[in-house]
Amino acid sequence: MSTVDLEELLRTKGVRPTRQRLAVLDELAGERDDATAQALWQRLREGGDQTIGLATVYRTLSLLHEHGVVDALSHHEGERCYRLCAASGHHHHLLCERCHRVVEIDDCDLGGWVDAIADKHGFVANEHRVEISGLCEACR
Amino acid sequence: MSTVDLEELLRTKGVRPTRQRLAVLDELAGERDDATAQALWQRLREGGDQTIGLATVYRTLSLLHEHGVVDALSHHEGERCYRLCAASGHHHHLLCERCHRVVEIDDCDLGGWVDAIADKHGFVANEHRVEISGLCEACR
DNA sequence: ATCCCTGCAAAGTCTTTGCACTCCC
DNA sequence: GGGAGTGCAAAGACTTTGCAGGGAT
Repeated sequence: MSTVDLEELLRTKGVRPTRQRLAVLDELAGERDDATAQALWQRLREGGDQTIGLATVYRTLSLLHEHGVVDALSHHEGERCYRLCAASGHHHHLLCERCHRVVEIDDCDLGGWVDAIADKHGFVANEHRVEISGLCEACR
Repeated sequence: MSTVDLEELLRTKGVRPTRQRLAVLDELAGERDDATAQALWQRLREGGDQTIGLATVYRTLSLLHEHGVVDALSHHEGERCYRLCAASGHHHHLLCERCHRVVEIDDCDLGGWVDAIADKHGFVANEHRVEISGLCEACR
């Protein structure tokens, strides 16, 4: 995704595309997997000549997540991971336990199953999260 | 579950049943839903006449989780929740978004679906986690 | 006597907040 | 000009660690 596209992305979501926000988003777009605020900040500091505050990275990620621009995962207990997902709608993730690669699952046809299970326990399902972990092609 | 049973439970798992560990487990057994280390500690402090350290509660929960005695959930970002589940094997959870009630789903017949999805992406699935949130009977 | 366990306090991590300054609409 | 955004440092929340005292075997 080009920087221009990223800027457009933010505009459409109603987020003002500042230099810092674009930098964070750009860095996230370059990530194959998910990244933490700390990691992104460090990379931005090292890589670019720009001075960006850690707090800004946190604020930005939180904001982007709020506006549905990035996904938040929570495997590593105790620290939040973010990811710029290709799929914008409902989807799940496959995690490689060895190389920590993350692959998206776009085709979720679990709706029926989820509703049935929920109903069986007297619940009305609103959303569901599925995470499958194992070994990816390269690691198995 | 009686205290005697809890003691037996720890023994079978190879965990020495100390006074503090039993207290934590007992408190957890009395919880309808999941609880954090902080919450359990506070309740133990208030309720019992015993002096128990916060660090001990953390250490105990971590140990119990390691030995498969309790489950760890991770809804509330940034803080770990534990739960003494009735089902000892593979199972999932239904969460009420309003009253935060947690109900166990014992019958997980997703194995085939999971394997198929994983295979489709070149993965070998090892485990999977499913969490369904919505409204429970009382709240909907 | 030895090894495991515990309480307390200190230290560590990750994250948020307060505040003055800066940068666009 | 004025509100939104930012950097820095301080504060906060949760968890882990170090260490000396206690208990159980």
